Amino acid sequence: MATTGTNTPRERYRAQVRAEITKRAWEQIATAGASALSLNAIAKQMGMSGPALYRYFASRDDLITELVREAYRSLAETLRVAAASGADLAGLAHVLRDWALTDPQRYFLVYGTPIPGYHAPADITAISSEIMTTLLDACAALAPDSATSPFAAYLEDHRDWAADHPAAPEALHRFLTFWTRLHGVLSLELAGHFTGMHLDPARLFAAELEDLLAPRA
Amino acid sequence: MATTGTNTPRERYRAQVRAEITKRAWEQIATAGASALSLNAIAKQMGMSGPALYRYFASRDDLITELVREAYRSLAETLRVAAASGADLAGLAHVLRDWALTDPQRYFLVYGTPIPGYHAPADITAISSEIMTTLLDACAALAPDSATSPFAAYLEDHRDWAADHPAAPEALHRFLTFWTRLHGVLSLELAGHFTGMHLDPARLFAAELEDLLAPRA
DNA sequence: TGTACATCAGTGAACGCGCGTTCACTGATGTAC
DNA sequence: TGTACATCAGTGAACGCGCGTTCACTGATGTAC
Repeated sequence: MATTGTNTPRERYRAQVRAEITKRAWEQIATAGASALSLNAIAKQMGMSGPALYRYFASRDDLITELVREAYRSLAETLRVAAASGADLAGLAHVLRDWALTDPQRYFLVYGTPIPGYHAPADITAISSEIMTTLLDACAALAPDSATSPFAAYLEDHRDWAADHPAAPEALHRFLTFWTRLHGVLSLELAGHFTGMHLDPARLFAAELEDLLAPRA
Repeated sequence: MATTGTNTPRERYRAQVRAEITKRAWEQIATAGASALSLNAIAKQMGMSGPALYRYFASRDDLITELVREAYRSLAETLRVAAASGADLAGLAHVLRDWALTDPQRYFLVYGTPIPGYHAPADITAISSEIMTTLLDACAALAPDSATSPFAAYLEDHRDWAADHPAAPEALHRFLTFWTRLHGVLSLELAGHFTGMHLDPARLFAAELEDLLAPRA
């Protein structure tokens, strides 16, 4: 832990106001998207003048970065807690889906259309790889496949991103398909591409998950 | 064909200017994203005054709608042409990928984070279903699976979206997995989520495609 | 072929807006003796 | 416990900006007789 938790009244107050700012920011993002985020609008909502927010965030970009960080942290923590209480890969999949449905714009802030020119700071990529690790653990815990796919063999030679993880090549492969397939269903669902098709996205998600867990020849 | 092709000099000129406007708009979107689109900026680039553009588009939203339409039309046409010249499902997959890589922001305009509050007009959903039909055709042309999956059975009861298509339930299922899986890989690739992982997204795409085409038990 | 009129592309000024951000300031809260 | 000082949250005015959009207009292009 960093020097976060000092507890003078002033610091508690600061933390509280910061929290309210981000809360309002999330509301704004949920209704109008990330590009519509406005410091002045948030200040007005809180009954403060615009410049007051500069006591709490150095700039608009700073606020956005904090929101991105919160989103990553929230997902990482949610998955971590679920895994710690015994959820397997299928369990994590549903946790992921629930997390995404709770706040679609939050999901899109992490996995959606990138904001051109925006680069996440290093600590965020660290949280991102924590998420990956949790999922990789769950993949590695599954019964291993009998054969090694050609792509898994390729991954074995390009596992820099999982260099410090003991997962077998097949588990790496499974992690990638888990990630991309569920994201595929989820993002199209959240973007509304299934509306009007009269099919239940939850069932498609479930079908994909089942296929993912079925052992391969 | 509608009354598009009248050919008075004035109409040709109008079409030409409209085309240049959308061309500049695409450039702007490619570098700064859709939310940064500005009529005034486009006018300045063209050496015109801002209000001049209102001769060609009723509003900014009108321009965006036209861009969305162009994107859908481009993809629909690209797939249609490929299918007409004999591409099978695997071929269409690569056509799709190439189309996406050509202009990531164009892909995201169609399949990325939705613009909150924006609703596409009816003619766009028509083009969207033309895309689906092309892909569905290719799915139906594959050798049928031996068994019917539970999800395919479910789809058979909820095929409103493909009511006028003779595809077998398994083909519907295949179409959906084709769409969501390839979108999953593509959108994460285009959003840069594989950068730093030192793996070639093309191989992941190829592996997913191969799995998609392999017959099921 | 020439003239009278209608059409229409583009201009420049203007409106109102909300944005991010800076700055000098007031007033309340906390700290040190 | 009381006083002197430092810290810091929040204000209001101001800056400059670019946005979408309207309006009355000029001037060129096309049309009708």
